[in-house]
Amino acid sequence: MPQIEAIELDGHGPVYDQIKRAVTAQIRSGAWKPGDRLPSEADLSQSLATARMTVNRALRELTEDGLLVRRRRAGTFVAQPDAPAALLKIVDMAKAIPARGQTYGYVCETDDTVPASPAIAKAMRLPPGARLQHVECLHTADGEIVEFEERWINLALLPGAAQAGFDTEGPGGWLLRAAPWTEAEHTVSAVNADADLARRLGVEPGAACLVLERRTFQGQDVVTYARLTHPGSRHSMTERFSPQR
Amino acid sequence: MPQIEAIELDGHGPVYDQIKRAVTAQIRSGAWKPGDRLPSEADLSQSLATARMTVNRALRELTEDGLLVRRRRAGTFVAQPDAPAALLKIVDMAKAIPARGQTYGYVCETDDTVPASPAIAKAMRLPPGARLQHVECLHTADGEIVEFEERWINLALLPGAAQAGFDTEGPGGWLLRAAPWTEAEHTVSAVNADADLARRLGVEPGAACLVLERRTFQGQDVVTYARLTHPGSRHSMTERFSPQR
DNA sequence: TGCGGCTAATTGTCTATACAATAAATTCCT
DNA sequence: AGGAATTTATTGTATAGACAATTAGCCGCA
Repeated sequence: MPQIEAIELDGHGPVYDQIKRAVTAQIRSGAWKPGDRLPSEADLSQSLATARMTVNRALRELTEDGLLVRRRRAGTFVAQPDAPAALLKIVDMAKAIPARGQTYGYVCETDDTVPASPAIAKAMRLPPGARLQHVECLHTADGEIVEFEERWINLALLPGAAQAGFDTEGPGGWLLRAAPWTEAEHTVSAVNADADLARRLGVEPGAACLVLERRTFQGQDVVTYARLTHPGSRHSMTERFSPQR
Repeated sequence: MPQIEAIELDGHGPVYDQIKRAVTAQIRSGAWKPGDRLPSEADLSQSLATARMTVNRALRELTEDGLLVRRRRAGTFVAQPDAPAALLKIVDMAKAIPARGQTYGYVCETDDTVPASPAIAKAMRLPPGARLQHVECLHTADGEIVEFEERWINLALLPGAAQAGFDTEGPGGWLLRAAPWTEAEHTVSAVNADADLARRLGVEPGAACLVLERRTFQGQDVVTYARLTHPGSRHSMTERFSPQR
């Protein structure tokens, strides 16, 4: 049970917002980890010299955002970031496939430390030649290939990726543990499989494939870039959302 | 300036939640339209016999959800649902294309009242043969085709669609006015263009195309079903979001 | 008419307090 | 020991009151 030190406000803007920023910073920096318990509202309001309602609003909104989990009498905890949002149900195959009752399989084809090519460097906002861990792997459901994953991890931010060993587990799970709280950006497009891709995915050359590109950020820095390719006819992804914004 | 009548609470659950439901119901039902002004917090708290903080929380959360817009001194208004969420930037081409500085073009190819085919009926949760307005149209940017839209509108819910006339304006804009507040569900997939689709989109047969299917709901009922097809190489869509949930 | 300043309506935030709901922890009883 | 009852820490909601911030609308003046 980790001891959580007091946080400090920065004096900018509304107090509830300062509290939100301070708590978020602790979580994003990794000082507070998933499962850690926060001080109670009473403790926080005393140590920050604010009303409990103000602390309550801050923690309530962070809970809305999914950053915290709260249980009456038990307390407030840093959330486990294990339920990827909306579109991304598709992204972590290691979880999505068993969830549909299929058996999940994983094959690692490449796991190397490489210098960034110009194209990847640009996508990751890095200078060409920056050190990256490059992983290529396949995800299968009941033996059928459902996703080809190409991934580049920024070793400057996550040096551990070079020794992680992605031969039995995909990068998705490891990243979730190593850098749990991030932002992501997605791009979806369709391409015809070229000879190489067709061979890897086990489809006819020219077959339509769905490509999902994902960049994961910590602040302004790109932590990892992934290109996830799906045989078109075999996969689709669904998202449902409430009111417009 | 429409006069807004008092709303009523239902006594179930927290008061702020009752207020949220009551306001949402007014908006979803169309009784309060985009741009309408709500009573002030002071008025509402008096007429509902609750504290202003409670009303404030309800309206603040609905504003978070994008249902309302608030301006100091001016008041609280039903939001204009004109900024489609995340993924859907791609959906309303009539807005997305000018926003990128390109000139937008529209061609209507079909606008008929038809009975629902079995496949469409299933997708729209309707009995086969139900009356639908069926529209097929093209969206262009700087003269190039960027989207082929096939749309079916449930005439039982929106009888006006039969007389709307989609020859100069796409169904997107009309629907936004006719049924502004809804929920939507999206599915993305990739297909190879068949001969017919290739001809319509002006691409080679077999070219990979991105297909976005969209079902729009009012409660449990499907208001409209759309299949939006994009020439793969020419289009992609991007979404960025903050912390996981 | 147009501009500048004033007024006041409205939302935004903060506080202090109170009580309800929940469920973990403890005590008590057998 | 184990189960039931009780205690209590913690969050959840509601309230009344206060002041700050914003700005639409009005008034006066040139």
